Amino acid sequence: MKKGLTEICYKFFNNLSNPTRLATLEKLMEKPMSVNELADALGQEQSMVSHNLKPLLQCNFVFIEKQGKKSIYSANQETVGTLFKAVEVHAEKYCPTGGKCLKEEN
Amino acid sequence: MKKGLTEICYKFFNNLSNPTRLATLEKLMEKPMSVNELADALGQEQSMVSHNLKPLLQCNFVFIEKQGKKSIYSANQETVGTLFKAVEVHAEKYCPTGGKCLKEEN
DNA sequence: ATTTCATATGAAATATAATTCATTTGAAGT
DNA sequence: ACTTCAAATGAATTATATTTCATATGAAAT
Repeated sequence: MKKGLTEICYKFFNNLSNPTRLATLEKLMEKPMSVNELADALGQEQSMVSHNLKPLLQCNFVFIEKQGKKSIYSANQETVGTLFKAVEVHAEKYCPTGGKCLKEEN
Repeated sequence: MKKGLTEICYKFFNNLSNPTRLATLEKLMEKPMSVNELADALGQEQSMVSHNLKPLLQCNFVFIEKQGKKSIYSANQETVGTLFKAVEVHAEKYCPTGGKCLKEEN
């Protein structure tokens, strides 16, 4: 394993370990959206979406393109797609009950 | 994207977004170890290592094999290798300065 | 059955992160 | 210049997660 990767991993996974940010990425994987469109789609407040977009942008999990007053965000399909796929593969093989292994009772 | 994946992603990434657990995985990727060996290798207390191994085990990021008094833990090479590799690839392409984009000042 | 070694657990204390609400910035139109 | 719309920011509150320390469990040896 490459030196220093653990720190980068921490920053990255930390970034991804948040329901709002994951839901944001999920939406943006479908199509690019403005902040307010995202807020609508997620049923969240604009400021919250903004706050959560910031770290995603910083790590280049999303990209931004300004159009007049609007900021159009899009997902980094390559990275996000790869990571989500890896989780899906793992879940199918190691959590065959569909997440039963993730419940509190264990 | 598969339905319900966001929740699983959350649990998984949450699990991985911890320096102790990442360092643990890094060590276990090298070779299987007992809890005390891990604690030594990491310079952490045994109870802390135990606490952190629990969620890793629950998500099958690590496996356990009991040998007498000892618990030998090993990494899920497939999953952990894939995820770390994905981060490495992303970092090389999108964080060419080696994490400068991850600093606070931005 | 008692002692020792290895690990796991519980609960309190501490540290971190997320959310909300009020406010600010900035771009574009009037 | 003023108003409006869109997004970003700051700071306080609230919620979560981590760490520590004391203790419990469990296996094996004496």
